[in-house]
Amino acid sequence: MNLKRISDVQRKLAERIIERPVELRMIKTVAAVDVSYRGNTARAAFVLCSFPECRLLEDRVIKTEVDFPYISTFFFLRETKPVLLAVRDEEFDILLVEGHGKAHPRGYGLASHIGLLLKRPVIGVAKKPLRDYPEGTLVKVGKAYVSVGNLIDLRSAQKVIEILNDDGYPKPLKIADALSRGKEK
DNA sequence: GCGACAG
DNA sequence: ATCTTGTCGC
Repeated sequence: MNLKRISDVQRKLAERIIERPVELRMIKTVAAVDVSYRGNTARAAFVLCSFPECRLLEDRVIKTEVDFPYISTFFFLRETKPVLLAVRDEEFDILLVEGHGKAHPRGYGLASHIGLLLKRPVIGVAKKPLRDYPEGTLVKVGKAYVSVGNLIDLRSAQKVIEILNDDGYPKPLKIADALSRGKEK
């Protein structure tokens, strides 16, 4: 696998990302996905919450084997598969993904990729900023670093994350995180 | 050998 | 992400 070549693909796909304002009053549900690992077995948790109250409406966990190692800025190669399986057939107005969107050296992180594949509004949320991301693509809300995944602009994304904020981090992702790494051997 | 950044 | 208990510091 040639990363140099994949970098070009990322820059190319980044051109297809659409940024547009989203009316908050039109948002009824927000979903979130997070993945944990045990060796090469990934456990991906999907949760659906009402908006803006953020009441848990649905949740589920799937397991699958991953084939790529973790390489910073190429994170999407490892986590796209588990995320897609967890979200399969689910419906939501906005999806929160653990990882960056446009706030990426080539403007195309995991959240961007998921958003492009699903053709749905996606917001990238990470615990740490990446190095050399385009200025103006990242905003911090509490402890969360927020960026555009697809089909939403940074302003709208920021508002959504602020509303879902629970002690520094968006509640849906907290639930998904706990669920993904919950008990079950 | 140098540098080291999402999860 | 995961390995892992108590301990040092604000």
